[in-house]
Amino acid sequence: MSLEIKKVFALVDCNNFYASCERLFRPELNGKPIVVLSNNDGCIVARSNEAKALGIPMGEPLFKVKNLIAKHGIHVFSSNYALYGDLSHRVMEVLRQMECDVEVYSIDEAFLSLPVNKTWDRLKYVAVLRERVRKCVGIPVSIGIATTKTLAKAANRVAKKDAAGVFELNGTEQIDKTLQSMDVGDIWGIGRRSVEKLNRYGVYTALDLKRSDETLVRKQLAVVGARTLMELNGIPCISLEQAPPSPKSIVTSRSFGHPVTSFEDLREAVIAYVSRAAEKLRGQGVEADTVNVFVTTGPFDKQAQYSNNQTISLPRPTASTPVMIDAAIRGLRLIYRSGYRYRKAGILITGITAHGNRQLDLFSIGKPMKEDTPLMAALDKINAKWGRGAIQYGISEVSDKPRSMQQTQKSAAYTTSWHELPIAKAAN
DNA sequence: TCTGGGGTCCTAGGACCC
DNA sequence: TCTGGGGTCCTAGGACCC
Repeated sequence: MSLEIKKVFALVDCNNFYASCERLFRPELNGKPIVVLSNNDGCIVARSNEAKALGIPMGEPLFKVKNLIAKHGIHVFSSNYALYGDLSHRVMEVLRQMECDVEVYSIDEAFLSLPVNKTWDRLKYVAVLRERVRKCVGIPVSIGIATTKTLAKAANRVAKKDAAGVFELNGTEQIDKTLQSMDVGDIWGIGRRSVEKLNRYGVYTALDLKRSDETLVRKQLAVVGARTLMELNGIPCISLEQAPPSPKSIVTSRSFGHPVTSFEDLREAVIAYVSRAAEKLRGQGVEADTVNVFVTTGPFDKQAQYSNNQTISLPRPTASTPVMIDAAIRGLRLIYRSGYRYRKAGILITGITAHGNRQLDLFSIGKPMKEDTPLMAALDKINAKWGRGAIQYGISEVSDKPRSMQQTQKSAAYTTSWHELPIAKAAN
């Protein structure tokens, strides 16, 4: 009996996404090497093909490749997440208009579920889709098709190298040929540690892994690895998730542009992070009852190292900014030690539940809940209209404060700010 | 001088309970 | 001195992803 397959997966992946976003408004940079930096202009997080060809590694600290950048005149951009988020949204909208099931997997990737139908040309369909994204949004994408998500990822790698930008992995022979040409570490879900372990057992290529003994894989890589093994063999273990569940945790943290030593500066940073996280909670319509605050010195600093964190449980779930700020500051007081040069601080919010699903506590029964929901709603509305940080809690963020971010190469908010809209001129 | 940020899942081990 | 067996919950840490 053969397993009848009714659906296949397609993975749509934006090519060099952040770099493509920057180029969209600077078309003269097409064909030129460009890179995009992380927050604080710290690391390289995206590269155009030309920059990759010049040997700029992913995740490399900027200062290590300064010479290479100067030598080849590589264009450098600070990250502009508002722009990338907006363009991502536009790409996903085009996909949704194509009447197939869509799972938005990350800012630049989406899985689709396509029906298997002999009278229907899947490759042609995704080629049309690809062209539509290019025409409507201007972002180039590659699309890989296969019977499992893991194989669709592999198919996408091939699509990326092909001018057509679309590729389907179909049939044992073709699958094996493709997997043989891939390092095992190129497989989705196989990271550096797993590669080390697998190499010890003579597993080097993706095909080696596909043909590995399940007992061995399960022992070395546990259930996650066993799942990957099955997916490589065409047995789907990871399904399409159309409705993303509400987040289980929300982290807001930043490295400081310069070391921070005083409690006041740390407090100011933590207030800003909590405010942002609480806003996210409200945006998702959820509440949380646990706030963890953490601080750390820089791992690359020569000075004494210190890092610590403190969890504060709230009496009941909330999304109120002042309640959460109060908790975070209490936590910060417990872990702050003077005499250290802090490089990073952040907060982690957990215990997230849907608004209205809250467990009543013994002391609030029968008493009206004192809430500042209307205040928070007003706050969010004003900040949405006038820009993030238009109204804040006791913060004075000015550019010469130590924690302000370094962003020296930032492009304009072309699509999300009225003030920075690009001007189009029509010649007649 | 300069080394990102935000997530998920899994596992092991400790505390605690009956 | 001898100290079971089964279970839950929580946390920290590892590994991975984009």
